[in-house]
Amino acid sequence: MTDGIVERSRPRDRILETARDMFHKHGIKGVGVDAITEAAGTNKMTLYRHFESKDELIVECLRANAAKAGAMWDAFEAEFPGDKLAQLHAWVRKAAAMLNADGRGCDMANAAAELTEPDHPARLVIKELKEAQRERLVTLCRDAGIGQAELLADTLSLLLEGARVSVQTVGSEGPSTQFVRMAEGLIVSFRGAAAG
Amino acid sequence: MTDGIVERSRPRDRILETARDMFHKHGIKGVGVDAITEAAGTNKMTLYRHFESKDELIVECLRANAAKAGAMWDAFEAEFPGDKLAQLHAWVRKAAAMLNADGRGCDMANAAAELTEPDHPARLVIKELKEAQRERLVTLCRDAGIGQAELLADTLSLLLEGARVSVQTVGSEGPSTQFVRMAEGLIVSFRGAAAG
DNA sequence: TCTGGAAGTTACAGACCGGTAACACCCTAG
DNA sequence: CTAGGGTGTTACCGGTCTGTAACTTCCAGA
Repeated sequence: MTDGIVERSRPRDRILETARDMFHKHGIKGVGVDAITEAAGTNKMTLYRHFESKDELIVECLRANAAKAGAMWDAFEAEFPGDKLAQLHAWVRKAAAMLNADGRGCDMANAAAELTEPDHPARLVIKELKEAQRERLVTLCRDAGIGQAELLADTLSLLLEGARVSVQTVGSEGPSTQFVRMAEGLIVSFRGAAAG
Repeated sequence: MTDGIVERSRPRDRILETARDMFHKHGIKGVGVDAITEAAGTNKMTLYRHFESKDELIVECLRANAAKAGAMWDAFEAEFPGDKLAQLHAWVRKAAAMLNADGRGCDMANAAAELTEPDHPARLVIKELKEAQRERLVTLCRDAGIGQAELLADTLSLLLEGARVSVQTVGSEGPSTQFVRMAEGLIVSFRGAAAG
């Protein structure tokens, strides 16, 4: 009922969008292809004409998620053109806002928790996409004039990733409440040591 | 094959231990009760004589995990009696060691990612156990003479939780390599501000 | 030795899963 | 108008899942 993204568009797009939403809410193994196609207002045969398997659909959903995240980064650049430090702070604020938005963590991390087969196709793209995001955050930190850019970027990554799972386990009143405070504090602290 | 904890002990214990191991390795929805009982050298009927459902078995496994974690804390106290700061550093070292031990993250976090039904019995105990662990870490920080004990404890929690999911997504060569460095640095930094 | 309960065995129910086959439909491009 | 490709429909396959019933076997304690 709550899953009903059935706007009229091409079936493939509806399936992809619906699957993204349902995987996010109910987990990957918690959603069957029948449920997806029904919520997408189509049927199983059409799904299998566009995706060769559920695994491929999963991969496409992860890629679509990453594309959306990438668009967010572009929005920061558009909002604060050239001001990398402002973009970094915007990233922190956005991350914090998404933390409290819904109690589900990062789709890639959740997928990695569910899909334990070491050679599952999704594991490859998760690693690939996470590494790309890491690279992007490192670059942003470096361009913001921070000396130990990798260290700050990785620390911010860990904090955010941790905050996401914390929200998922104990809710938004737990340790995740400290995310913004710590992230901002770290940025300031690393800025101070920038000359080094 | 790799799952074969069939030492001769009472069936209930074997089932619990085997289930813990298999849930950890393959995820909860990735393991059926048949597979558990077979690996435990028993059968499904015996499982259902000791646990009223798979969900209850899951809950018991989570509690057993928490008990093992609690024993680890006791070991710190035994190793460094009264020296809370040494215990805190031991906690960091132990956490780091476990990070690289296996590529699977925290069982509770993984369970929370898999079991999305908001009223699933496991979600209650996950929250309860995580909150207990948080309390314990806060107490340890406070007893170690750290002023902003809650802030440090929560930050360390987020870092560890994040490191665990990072290992699960990009492997042990990713941002998680910075965990010890950041954790130790934070402890030193908070110690310095202890007088405040 | 006898007995009672725990454990093992086999079979099954009912539901759901991913994936496929065969066929009818509809809408648009020519 | 017509041809053809994308789509919808129905039914099905083989497998797996949680959970149960009915029965046998085993073993420890009295």
